Amino acid sequence: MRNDKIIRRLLQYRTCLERFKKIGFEQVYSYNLGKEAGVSAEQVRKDFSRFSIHGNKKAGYQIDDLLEMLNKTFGKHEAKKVFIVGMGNIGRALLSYKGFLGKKIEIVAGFDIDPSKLKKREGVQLFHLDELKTMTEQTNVNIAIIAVPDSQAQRVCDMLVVCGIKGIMNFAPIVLKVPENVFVTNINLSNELESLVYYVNEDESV
Amino acid sequence: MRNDKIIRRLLQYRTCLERFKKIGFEQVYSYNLGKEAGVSAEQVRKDFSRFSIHGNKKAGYQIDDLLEMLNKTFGKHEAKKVFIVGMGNIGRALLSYKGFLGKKIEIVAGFDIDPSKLKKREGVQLFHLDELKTMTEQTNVNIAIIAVPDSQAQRVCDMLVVCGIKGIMNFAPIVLKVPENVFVTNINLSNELESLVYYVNEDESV
DNA sequence: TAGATTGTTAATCGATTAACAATC
DNA sequence: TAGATTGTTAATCGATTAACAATC
Repeated sequence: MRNDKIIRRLLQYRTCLERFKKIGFEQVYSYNLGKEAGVSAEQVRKDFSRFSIHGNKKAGYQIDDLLEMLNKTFGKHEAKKVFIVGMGNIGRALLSYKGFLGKKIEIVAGFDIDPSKLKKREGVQLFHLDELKTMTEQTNVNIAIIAVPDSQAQRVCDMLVVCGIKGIMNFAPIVLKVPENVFVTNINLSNELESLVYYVNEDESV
Repeated sequence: MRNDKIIRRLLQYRTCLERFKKIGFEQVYSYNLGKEAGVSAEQVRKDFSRFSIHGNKKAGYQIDDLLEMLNKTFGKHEAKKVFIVGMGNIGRALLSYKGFLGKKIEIVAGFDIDPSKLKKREGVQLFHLDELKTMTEQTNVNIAIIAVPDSQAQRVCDMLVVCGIKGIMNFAPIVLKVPENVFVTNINLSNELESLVYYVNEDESV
C-alpha cells in the first residue's frame, strides 16, 4: 500500500506523543520523538514534512499541535467501527482487547457460523454469519477482521466484499483475493514467529 | 531486520507450496507460485536465486524439492519452543492458537504476575513471572511473546533479555529497547486497524 | 550573536521490475 | 526445432540518510 511505512510511523509518533503528554511534556524535538519511536530525527522531520506538519525552528514541536494534526489526519474523534468474523481464540481475544479502547476502535458486532459461539460477550452482540448483510446495512461498518480457519478465509472475504467492506485485517495465512478498492493487512502470527527463529539462529551461527 | 521481506515471502511460499501439495500438485512454475503468494513470477525467481534454491529450466520446480530446501532454511523438523508472558486476552488466545500446530511452534510455558491467572490451560503449564529465569535455564527456550500491558512491557522485556531470550514478538504498542543481538518483531493491532481506516477513507475521498 | 533546530534538497542505498540470454 | 521457463544482469523506482541553508 502506498505510503505504508510513513503511515505506520505517524501512528507510532502519535502513541509516543500521547505518552509524552501524559508525563507532562509540552514540546519535543525531532530527536526526542525519534528516539522514542525508534527512528532517526531526520526521519521524523521528513515524515512530518511529507504530511505538511510543521514545527518551529529552534523551538521544536508543541505536542498539542502535533497531536491535533495527527488526529486530523487519522480521525481521532469519530469512533472507528469494526466487525469481527470468527469467534475462535483470536476473535474472542480481540473482542475484549484493551488496546482498542484508547484508540476509539469499537467492535460493533461479532460473527460466526457455530450457534454455540453466539453468546453475547464483553457487551458485544454476536450474530450468525448470515446476518452479515443486514448488519452492514444497519451499521455502515466498512472495516472487518477475519479470524476464521484458513479454509474459510477466502469465502468469508468474498462475503465481506459483497457487503461493502473496504478494509480487512486478515489473520489467516493466505493471500486474499480482493478487488482493487479493498485494502487488506495480513497478520501472520506463525510467520512472525518463524522469522524470529530464523534471525536468532542466523545470528548465532555468525 | 536484514532481508526481512524476503524471509517473509519465503515463508509465504512455503505455506502456498504445502497447500499445492495437499491438493495433489507435484510441480509449480514461478508464475503459479507467485500468483498464490501475491507476488510476481520474477520476484519468486529472484528470491529463490538469492537463497540458492534452483529449479529446472522449462520444467519449473518440484514442490517436494522446494519444500525440502525451505524447510532446511527454516528448520521444519525441530519444534520451535516459545514462552508467552502475559495471560490476558492475547496471551491466552495464543496459548490455544491452532495456526501454530502445523508449524511445529510449541508454547512451552506461560507467565503472569497474577496468581489467579496461573491455572494450567491447553496442556501448557503457567508460572509466576519470578520463575522465568529457572524455566529458561531448564528449557533452553530463546523466543518469547510479550502480551502484557504497555506499562509493563519494557520491564518484562528487560527480564527476558537478562534470561537470555534472543527473539521477542511484542504486542505492546511501544518500541522496546533491546541490545543489538536481540530481535524484536512488533504486532501493533490498533495501528494496523487505524491504518486500514486511513486507507479506506483516503480512497473514498479520491 | 552563537548555537541549535527545522525543513528541504541532494546523495545513497536497497529493493523491485524489466530485459534477455541460457537451455530444456 | 520452437516455445516456454529459469536465472541473472541491468534499469528503475522508492525510501532512507546525509548535508546544509534558513532562522529562531
